[in-house]
Amino acid sequence: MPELPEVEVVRLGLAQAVASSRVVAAEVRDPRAVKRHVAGAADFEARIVGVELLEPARRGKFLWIPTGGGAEALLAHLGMSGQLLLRTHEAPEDRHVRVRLWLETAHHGELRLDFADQRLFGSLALDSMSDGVPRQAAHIARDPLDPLFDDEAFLRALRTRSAAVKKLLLDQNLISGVGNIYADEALWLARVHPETPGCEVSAIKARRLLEAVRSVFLKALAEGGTSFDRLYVNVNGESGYFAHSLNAYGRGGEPCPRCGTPIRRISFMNRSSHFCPRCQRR
DNA sequence: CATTTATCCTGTAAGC
DNA sequence: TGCTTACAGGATAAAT
Repeated sequence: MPELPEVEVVRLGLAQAVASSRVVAAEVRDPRAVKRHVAGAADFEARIVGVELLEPARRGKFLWIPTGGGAEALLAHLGMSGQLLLRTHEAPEDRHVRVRLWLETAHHGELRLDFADQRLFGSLALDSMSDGVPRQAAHIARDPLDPLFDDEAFLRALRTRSAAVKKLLLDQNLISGVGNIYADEALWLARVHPETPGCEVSAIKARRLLEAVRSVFLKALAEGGTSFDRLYVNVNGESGYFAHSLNAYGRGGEPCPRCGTPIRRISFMNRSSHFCPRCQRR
């Protein structure tokens, strides 16, 4: 499931080939894959053809490629299972390709940029830019790897809210890029129970938690992201290795790597939470 | 204003 | 073997 590290791996993979390329043709095979493009699939196809693509950018889990003059961008959210794949013209067909763009690149010849998405929670769109960010990502907070991320504002939000700390971690308006996997991992690392109310997390633990999010992100990034199956892959269709480094997520019943107590799996906010009942007291 | 709920999807795996 | 059901869960609109 693509969270910040996975989306960043995709962005890095696109950067080389896509910057200064031109879209020469477009095919939307399933209009649901452009549901973020409010004017519809036909409009997307018509307007994306001919545009020049610049350097890919990211905020949280939103990825975009500014176009031409920079007033607009090709926006992508990968949702649960979205993939952006760079393929040569002769390369075999990948499964679940919903949108295909043909690119004329500066240094890599002609390439296909395929948006594949099994579950269709992801979407592409052509969006207008506002203050350097596509409008659809304007409400998203900076992510903790962004040099301009405001630590104090995030810590203040934690301090003043009664909602569960995990819920706050997943709130993209407060801190972006964190999804279920990295939330569980960061909470485990910082020894914070996921259901602790934000205002009851001590100042020291709150700072430790923010550092844990950063450290988990950086480690995952170095390992090419997390994938359990073929749902998350880089632009070449390859899986990352971070799944081997997970301490809590998906390890219900297995011993905590720190203390040996079985990791507990509970249902929380309609998703699963994994934590060590001994290391992470409420 | 904050918080909760429903909706969108399909492949995989478990249960009968 | 074949059918049904539960599950994975990010973003967002609507409801409370």
